[in-house]
Amino acid sequence: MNTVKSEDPNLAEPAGRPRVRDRIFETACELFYRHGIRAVGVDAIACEAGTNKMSFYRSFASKDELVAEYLRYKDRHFWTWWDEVVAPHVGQPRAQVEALFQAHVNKTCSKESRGCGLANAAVELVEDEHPGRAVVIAHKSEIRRRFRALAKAMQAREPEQLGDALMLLMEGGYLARLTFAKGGPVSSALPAARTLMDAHGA
Amino acid sequence: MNTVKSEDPNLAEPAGRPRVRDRIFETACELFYRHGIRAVGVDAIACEAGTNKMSFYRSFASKDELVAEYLRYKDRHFWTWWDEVVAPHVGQPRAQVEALFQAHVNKTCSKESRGCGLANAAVELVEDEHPGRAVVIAHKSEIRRRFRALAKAMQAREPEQLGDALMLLMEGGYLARLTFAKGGPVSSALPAARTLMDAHGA
DNA sequence: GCGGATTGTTACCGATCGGTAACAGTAGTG
DNA sequence: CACTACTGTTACCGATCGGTAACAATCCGC
Repeated sequence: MNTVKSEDPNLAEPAGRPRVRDRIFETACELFYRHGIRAVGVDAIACEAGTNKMSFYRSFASKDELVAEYLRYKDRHFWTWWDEVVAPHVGQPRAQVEALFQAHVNKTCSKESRGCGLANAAVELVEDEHPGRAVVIAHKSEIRRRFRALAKAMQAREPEQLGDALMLLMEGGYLARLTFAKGGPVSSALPAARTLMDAHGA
Repeated sequence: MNTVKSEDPNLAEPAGRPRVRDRIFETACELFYRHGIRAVGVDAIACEAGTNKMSFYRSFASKDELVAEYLRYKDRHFWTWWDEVVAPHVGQPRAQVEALFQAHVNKTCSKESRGCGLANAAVELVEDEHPGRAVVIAHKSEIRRRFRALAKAMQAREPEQLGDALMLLMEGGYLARLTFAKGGPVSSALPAARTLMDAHGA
């Protein structure tokens, strides 16, 4: 994130990186993911970050803005992960999908996992005007777009349907992780993805 | 305030039931589903039900207990729906699954849908000791059990994998509904389920 | 009519929510 | 050194949270 130069379009402190802000943000990301957005107050964030609420509001305009920034961070983090998983199989879309699902299962089955932070935010942030909702919608739309593009790249029959089905499998895994601690249905995501791709002639 | 005499004609419940409790519960169910559990306070529930907080606490021990009862209601409602969808195809497990996914897509694509109330609760209720968590876990476990049983009944190869995959598809649809208003990937759930069952020789 | 049970009403409790004002201390830089 | 930016501290705001006490008004069966 911003360590040297601030790319903030509207006015903000152009230079002089306060370490406090980063500590607060880091703490907030962890607490939001672990306990949920609504369950974590700004006081708890500031306290856990070793500072206080006043310093919080010197770095962030509001809690909603912090939430939006948390979601943007999660979004960037996700695509970094995606690109890294996909990188070893350039030009082999089917292998890319298999690697994605393998990595997805591994990630989702880890003990600290609480599914997808952006999907969880979709449940918690109901108000349409919340600045985080747009981030979530854009994120999930991009997932859909990429899965469909992969399906098309592997020359599957009815690539849109295959792409959507792959997305449903992945999202279902995130949701299932919240109720099944280990050995949940997530483990079947990879073979199911393979089966679907086979059936679509990819 | 509300009318002195209840013009509610349908009142076939066991006689002597306090009408206030039912009104509160009904209101709570709608608000919890529409806006989320944490987003709705007991004051808002009581007010929307045309009564006040004191009457609320005369009918319910706590908000957490009401939430648990809301989830138990959702659970019962879900299995009623499931059994009704499945009923016309007794002895034909594959037709049952297809009917389930067809009905699932219809239900999930409706304008008022906000996915699965129990799955949403899994996101919101993080504390292990919350009385609602057990309801959610039992519900999702039963879904898994039934899908696996259906897969086995249709003599599919690797029925556990097929059952889990079907569950992932359905759960993914619930989650996707929260970000995709209409025309989302949910529409591909039925063909994907068919493809999977075909591939498993069912 | 009466009595008991169910309601409505008001006020209150301590805690926490998101958010702010005012001021004192510290850090770094010229 | 002084000047400035950043941070810590304390107290406070109005609102809302889940939950309760006390009392008045109503309902209903007898």
